[in-house]
Amino acid sequence: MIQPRTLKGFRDHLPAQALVRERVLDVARRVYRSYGFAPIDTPALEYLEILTGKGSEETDKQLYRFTDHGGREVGMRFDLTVPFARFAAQHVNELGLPFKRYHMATVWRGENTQRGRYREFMQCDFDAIGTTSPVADLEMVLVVHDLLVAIGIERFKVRVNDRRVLAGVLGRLGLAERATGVLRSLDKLGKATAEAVAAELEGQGVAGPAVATLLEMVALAGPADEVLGRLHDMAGDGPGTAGVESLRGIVAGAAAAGVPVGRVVVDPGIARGLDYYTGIVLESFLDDLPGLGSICSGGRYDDLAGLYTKQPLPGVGASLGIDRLLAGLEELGRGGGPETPADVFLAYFGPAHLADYLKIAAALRRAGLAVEFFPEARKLGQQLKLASKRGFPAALVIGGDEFQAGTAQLKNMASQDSTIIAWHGDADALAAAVRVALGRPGSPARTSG
RNA sequence: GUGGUUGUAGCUCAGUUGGUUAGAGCACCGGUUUGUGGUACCGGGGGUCGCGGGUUCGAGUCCCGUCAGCCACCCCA
Repeated sequence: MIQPRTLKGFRDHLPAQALVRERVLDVARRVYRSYGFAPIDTPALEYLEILTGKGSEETDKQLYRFTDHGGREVGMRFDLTVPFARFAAQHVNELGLPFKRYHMATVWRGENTQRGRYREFMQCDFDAIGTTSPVADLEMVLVVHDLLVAIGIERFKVRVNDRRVLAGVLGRLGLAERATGVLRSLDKLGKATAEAVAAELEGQGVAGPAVATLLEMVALAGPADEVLGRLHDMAGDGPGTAGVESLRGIVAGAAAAGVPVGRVVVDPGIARGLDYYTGIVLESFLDDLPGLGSICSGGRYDDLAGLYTKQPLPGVGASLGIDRLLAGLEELGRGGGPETPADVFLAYFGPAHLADYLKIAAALRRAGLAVEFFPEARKLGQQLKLASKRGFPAALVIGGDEFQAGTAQLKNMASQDSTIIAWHGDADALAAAVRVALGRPGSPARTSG
């Protein structure tokens, strides 16, 4: 016997989790589309040269790579941004600019695992390229906000900052050359203590007063107006000011779009390790699980596809880490749920009325209800027990007695109540009555979005 | 990748200073006169103690390796 097992960092998804997962994906799809982002897809495998050298040296190490049957050097995508850059360079002429796309797909990274960190996971990216408009920046924030709200999360924060502000401050401190290292150290503040970060900065050769200024900057918190005012003072004139003004626009725009005050927070501590960001950067955290890390991050970049085309493609985008979010929801006790996607369990009493059951099931489906018709004529008690375990909201019991009387028994599995429906052989009438009983009157919902 | 920690039935765990056929609760299957579920009672299936070596008369219990989970570093979703 071969032992059934899965690779480190790779997982199976059982129905209860897979249903939550698909629900979140549906929500993300709906929200992205509601802003006009169009779906795209790209291959899981790319030529190795497409993937290497684009990310950091770190991603090169984590890359799953091999030689295919045709002797080609290939790699599995480790994010959706690099394939999108290739895609954009290859298809700009067909796409037209600006172009907004979303892409929800699996990516692979051969790094060490941890809760919420896997070797195979899914990202839900959305980007707008070919525009430097502040509106595009604002939309990113709005999408992230709408997305988390639509998923059903109330307690979260979208933290925004602007690389130009950081650059301005670093420039005044004479640290422009060492920006990457300094930002990386500052990025640790959430986890490490201020003392540790200060020590690390000094280790990099940053002077004491500069360290103090940096720590003061990243510790800024409170009303956006005050934070931005202080940042303005610290960043001085030039690009730093542009960054501050841009953030001011984000805060004002979010308010205008109806985002509750306090949901979008200006946080000078958000730096993002990735060094290709040039403008706004954003991360989002669950209030109840700050240690989980950012579940949706992104920012603005000057040029997406410089490695693949001469045409400059500035853009702004972000990515929802659905697997990390799901790990968080589960930890918050929101991972459980029904194990079936169906609305109605139709019990089976035997072949005598098989044709009738099939008609009834078909009518229910026409009415927009998902039905599981049990394929075995087991004892009714067993069937109901299974239906209950699976989390069906309702069960339809129609045996010899019911067919005789022209009725049906609709059981509410949660409350154990049952109602008798008279249908007299009219399956569509029965389906309509079931719809009403399940609290979904009217015509079947049209599937859109 | 580095360091630490854990690994006994589907799940949560017990398993005495290494010693006869490895236990419990929940879950699962069946039954309590054959059309009604989450409660009660009865019965049942299921574990080569992650895997592989080693020490020993004898290892779930000690040692090494390996695989996997978790935590920290790193990086990030």
